[in-house]
Amino acid sequence: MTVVAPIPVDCTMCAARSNGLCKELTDCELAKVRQARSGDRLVPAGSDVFAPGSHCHTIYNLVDGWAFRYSILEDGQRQILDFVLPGAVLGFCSANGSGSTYGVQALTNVTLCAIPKEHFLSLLRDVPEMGIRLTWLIARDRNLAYDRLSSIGKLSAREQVAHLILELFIRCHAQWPNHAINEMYLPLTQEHVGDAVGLTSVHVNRVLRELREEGILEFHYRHLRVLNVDRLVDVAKIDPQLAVQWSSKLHEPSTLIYLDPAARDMAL
Amino acid sequence: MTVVAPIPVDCTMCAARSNGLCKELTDCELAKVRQARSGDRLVPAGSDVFAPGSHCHTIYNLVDGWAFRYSILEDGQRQILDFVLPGAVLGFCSANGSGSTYGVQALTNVTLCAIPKEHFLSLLRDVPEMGIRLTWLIARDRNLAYDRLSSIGKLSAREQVAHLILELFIRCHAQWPNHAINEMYLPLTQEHVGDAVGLTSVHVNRVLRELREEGILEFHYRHLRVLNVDRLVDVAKIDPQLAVQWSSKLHEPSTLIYLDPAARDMAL
DNA sequence: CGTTCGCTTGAGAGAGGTCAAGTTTAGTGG
DNA sequence: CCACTAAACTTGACCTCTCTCAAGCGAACG
Repeated sequence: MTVVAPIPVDCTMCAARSNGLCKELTDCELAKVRQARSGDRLVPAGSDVFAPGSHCHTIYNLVDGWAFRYSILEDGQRQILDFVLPGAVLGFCSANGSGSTYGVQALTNVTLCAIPKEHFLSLLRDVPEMGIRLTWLIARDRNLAYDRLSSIGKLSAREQVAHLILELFIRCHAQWPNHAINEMYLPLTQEHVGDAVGLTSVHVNRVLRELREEGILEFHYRHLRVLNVDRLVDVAKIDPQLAVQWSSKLHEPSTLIYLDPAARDMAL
Repeated sequence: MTVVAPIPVDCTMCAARSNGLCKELTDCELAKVRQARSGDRLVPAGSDVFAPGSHCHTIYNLVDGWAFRYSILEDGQRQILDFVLPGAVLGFCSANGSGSTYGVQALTNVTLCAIPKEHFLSLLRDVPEMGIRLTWLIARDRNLAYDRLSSIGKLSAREQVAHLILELFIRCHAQWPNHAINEMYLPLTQEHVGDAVGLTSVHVNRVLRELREEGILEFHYRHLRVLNVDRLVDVAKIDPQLAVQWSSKLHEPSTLIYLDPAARDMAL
C-alpha cells in the first residue's frame, strides 16, 4: 500500500525541478533540498496518499503520476476538489490540531518525494526563493478552485463537462508538450468526472454521448480523443479574451485555444 | 469612486497586524512595511477595488470593511468566489500578461492599505516571515474555496444557504469576538447569497423563508439573527468531527459549534 | 411623497437525479 | 488462448428540485 522506496528519482531530473517547488533553484540550494528529503513513497493507483482528516507530517512533491484532492461529506459523498499533475505540492494544509479537511488519492501509480514538515519549514527560511515559489503554486491551486467554482455555480452539465475535459486537455499539453495532439490517456472514470463537477456519473455519461454524437470528443475507458477543439472551447464557455494562440502545437495553425491560469503558469 | 486617502490607519493598530500579513512582525519589520506603503485607498460600498481582467499593480491589505471576490462569465452572470474580512490580502494574482481573472468589490465602505507590487516583492525577500504568513493566508483562501466547492457540488439549496450563513456567522465571531452573539450585521443581499452558492435569489428567498418558519434563523435587510445554532449546524451538514466547543462565547454553555479551517486559523 | 432597490410569492417548465436493467471492457486464472 | 469476473459504461422511464417569468409589496432615501 504505502511503499517506502529508495530515493525514486534524482533531484536534478525531477519534475519538481522543471515545474514545481524546486524550479530554478541553484545547485547549492538543490543540495539542501536533497538533504531534507526522507521517506519517499510509491503509492499504487486507487490508494490514498493521505486520507481526509489525517495529520500530515510530511510535504510531498508529486514527481510522477496523476492524483486528486477530495473531501468526503457527512453522508459519504465524495467531492473531487482538483486533479494534480507532477510538480504539485501536497500536504501543505492548515496544520493545527484537527488534521487535513481533504485527502489525496492516486489515480495512477504515483511517485512522491517526501520532506518532513520540520525540515520543510527550516528549508523555507533557508531558501527564500522556494517560499515564493510555494506561494505561487498555492495561489495557482486557488485560482483553479475559483475557476471550478464559477463552473459548478453557473454552467449547465454539458458546459461543465466540456470545461473540465478542456482544462485537463490543456494542462496535459502544457505539461507534456511532446505528446500526441488530439489523443491522450486521461486516467479518470466517468464517476471521477461527476464527482469533480457535481453531477451523477449517469448524467455525465449522457452528456459525453451528446458530445460524441456532435463530433466534438470521444472519451471511452480513459482514452480521450478531441475531435473539434474549437467547438469544445465554445461549449466550455471559455472567455474568448483568455483564448490564446496555440498554433505551434496543433494541426490547424489558426486554432485558438484557451490557456487557463494554471496552464499559463505551467507554460512559463 | 477611488479615493486616495492620507494614510488611513497607523500600522501599529491595523487589522492586518492582528490578523493579516503583518501578524507578529517585529517593530523593526513593521517599519519596513510602513515605508513600502503608498496610495492607500477608501472604496465606497458597491464599487470595485479592482475589476476582473484588470492589471493589478498593487497589493492591498483590507483594513476595514467587507468585500468579495467575484468573476463574470461570458454571458454576464456573476459568481461570487468568497467574502473577505479585514486582514485579507487582495491583488496577489497570477501577474503575467492577461490580468486578474477575478475582481474584488466592496460590500461596505472599505479601507485599504496599499503596497506597490515592486515594493512588495522586495519586502517579501527582506522579511521572510511575511512570505510564510502570505503563503498561509493564500492556503486559507484555498481551503475556503475547497469548502465551498464541496458545498456547491453536493448539497441541496437549503443546506448550501445554511452552510454559507453559518460560515459567515462563525468568521464574524472569530473576527470580532466581543460583538453580540446571535445578532449581527451581515451586509449581503439575497442576490449576493445566490451568486455565492449558485442559486437564484428567488430560490434563496424561498429557502430563507423555510429556515425562518422553522425557527432556525431570520435574515432580513442585512440583519441576521440566529435563533437555533445547533439546528443550523445540523442543516448545514457540517462534519461533527469539526465541531468545536465554543461555549465561552455563547449563552448555552454546551453548544457545539463548527469552527471551519478559516475561522480556526483566524482564531489562532 | 415618490422612486428605487430589495424582498416575497405563485404557476409552469426543464434540467438533472434516481432506480433499475443491460452491455462492454480489461484483467485473471485455468 | 479462452472462460470468467468485476469494474465501468450505457440506456430508459419517471420524478423532483430549482429555474423562469411575472406580479406585487415593503423599506429606505432623496
